[in-house]
Amino acid sequence: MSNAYNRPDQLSPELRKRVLETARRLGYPGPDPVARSLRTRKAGAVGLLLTENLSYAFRDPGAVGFLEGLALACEDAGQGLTLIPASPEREDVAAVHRAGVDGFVVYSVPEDDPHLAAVLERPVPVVVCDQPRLDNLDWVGPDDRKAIKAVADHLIGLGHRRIGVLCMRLARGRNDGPATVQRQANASFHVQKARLTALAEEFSEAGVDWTTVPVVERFDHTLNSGASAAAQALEIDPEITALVCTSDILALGALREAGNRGLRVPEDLTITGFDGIPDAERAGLTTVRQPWLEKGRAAGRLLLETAEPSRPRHIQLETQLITGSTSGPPRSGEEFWFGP
Amino acid sequence: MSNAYNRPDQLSPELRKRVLETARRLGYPGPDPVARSLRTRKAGAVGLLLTENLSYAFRDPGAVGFLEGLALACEDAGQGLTLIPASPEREDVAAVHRAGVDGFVVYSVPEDDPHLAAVLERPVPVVVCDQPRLDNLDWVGPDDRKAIKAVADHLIGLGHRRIGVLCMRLARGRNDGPATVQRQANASFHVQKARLTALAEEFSEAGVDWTTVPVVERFDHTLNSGASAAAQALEIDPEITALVCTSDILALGALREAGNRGLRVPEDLTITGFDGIPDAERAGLTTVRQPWLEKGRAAGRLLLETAEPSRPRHIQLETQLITGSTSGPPRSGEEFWFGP
DNA sequence: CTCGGGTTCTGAACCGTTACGGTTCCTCCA
DNA sequence: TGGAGGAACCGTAACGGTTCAGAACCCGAG
Repeated sequence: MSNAYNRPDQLSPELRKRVLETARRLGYPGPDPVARSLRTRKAGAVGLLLTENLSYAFRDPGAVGFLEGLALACEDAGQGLTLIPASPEREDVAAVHRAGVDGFVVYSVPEDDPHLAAVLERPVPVVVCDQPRLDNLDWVGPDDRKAIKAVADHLIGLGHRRIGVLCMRLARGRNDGPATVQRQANASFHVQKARLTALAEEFSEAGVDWTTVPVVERFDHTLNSGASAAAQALEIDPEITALVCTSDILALGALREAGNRGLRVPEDLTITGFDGIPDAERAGLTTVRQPWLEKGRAAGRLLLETAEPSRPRHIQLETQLITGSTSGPPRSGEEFWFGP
Repeated sequence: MSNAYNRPDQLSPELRKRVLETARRLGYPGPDPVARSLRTRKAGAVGLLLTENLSYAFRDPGAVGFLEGLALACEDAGQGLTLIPASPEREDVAAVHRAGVDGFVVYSVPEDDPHLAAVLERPVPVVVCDQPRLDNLDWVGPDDRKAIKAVADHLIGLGHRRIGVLCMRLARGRNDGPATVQRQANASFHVQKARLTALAEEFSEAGVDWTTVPVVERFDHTLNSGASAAAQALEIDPEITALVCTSDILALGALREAGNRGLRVPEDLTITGFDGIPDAERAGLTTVRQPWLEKGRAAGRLLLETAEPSRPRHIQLETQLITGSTSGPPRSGEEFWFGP
């Protein structure tokens, strides 16, 4: 029976024909994929875990690029790609247990997320991406610290010493407003934390007291969030000359807010982003470009390429500082000479 | 054993604890999802078939919106969403057979696609979307004909009688160039065909000889394609006063081309799109908005809501003509009075 | 005619779970 | 105290394939 479908060479053509014939007559719909998977121990699909509100994955152009790359890698290997339903609110870890997949890609999930823990319990390979490296797990990501330090150096070089920062959510709980140094240090979203601490290091080194820098956090990742966060930062310290944003979306929102306030960019206010999404390049934003598609593809390949080696592999992606038209020297020239 | 994990109420807490304890000691990783699926006859996931080059699904903002809606519906139901790896070149129908899913959503797949046939053979519910209705299958989609007729009426009302059309691929084979009436009629991509034939009907009724209308087809769905197609249409008939595009992407490309040629829009050339993607609204494009997210959500819900009723359900989505700043009366005012 | 070797075909075991029915044992009431 | 009624627990039979061992068969060589 099985042979008739899968091993045509193992039996005579005429028997095969006869088998298939009666199978059709009996209304047999072909081998059941689940039973096959059970026996062969292969599900033929990889799972993708992203605990963010699912909409995020589709609204953020970077995430969509990642998804595309991952999907392409899966397609190349003839594997399906299963989106695990893991809404942040519902703590429904069961979905992770129920997923019939041969491995997981975990993308930018907070470290303390129960879904992540559930994934790690499953006896299948896992690749984490845009997250801290975990023991014995393959890893893909950019060097966030280095990447944003390039932004910091760029701004410091231009003479900025009084800055504000706009960042995405730092932990699972909602906090729309200033983020204390404490909260920054305890952030459970690795990428945001890495960028903030690297910024803090670099600006501290340039003589800036980081505790005085307004860091405004937003839960939602939208243009509106960016705009309102920019407004809030400017309210906390109207003297800032540069607004460093940890994502392009926030930066584009800030750009809009600056326009509404009649602030010229970069003459009155420098704004930088992070990610290198198409809209950012169109807007001439100073930002860091990261290879989204490649990131997804690398994650997929890592998972699918017979991850035999017992020691984890790390793929670090190159990033590139894009100097656009939204960054320039600060308003009052004298600040340029404030540095050590 | 099973009860310890799934039916805590069926046994005493202390036995349950003991079972779980020894399970952990033996290194038991929890119930196997595939075996569970086999037994319960539920895979806990729905499959999505879109035969387009996968990248299309992630690069087209409309498709991304659809995907988001579908993913949301699945998440609400705690179901996974599996992207079936069905590249158009590789005729690897096996992927459809291997997919462990409880049903399929088929999105904008050409009627003669072997993957579609394979899906129909599987004994699971199927919802088709942006496709012709199939016997006994649930269906979701807009009224493409009515929607584009609104565009046609808008243009006819403005006085346009000499137009060009830009459309997406009509069949699986590549054809970058004019599409004959024959090819239009034989198109295997339902949506494109519906829009073209509806346009033909409407303009014919207004006295336009459709066989003289340049219809330029493009395989790739990009801004560049739109631009080059616009150029080609204008080359075939430099006298056209309006360019009707069957997608916003093509229209935005055409807009760019018009700009490059120094044509004012809409004074020298009217351009219309279709889909209502965010970029189009930003550009002020005259277009038809369709509820992408709702479309995906409806498809998902239809599939998941115990499709018991034996007769197929149809969900027709509302569309809306958005009159933007890219459509106006034709250049030479006299044409306005050519109508009956 | 018998034996060996190859091919084709058949049957049974196994994959890991859940559903189901049977058994035990405890409790409560007459 | 006997019996009814449950609750808790346990054993077993599918679910639908794949795989593999070995039976049956065929054919040519000794």
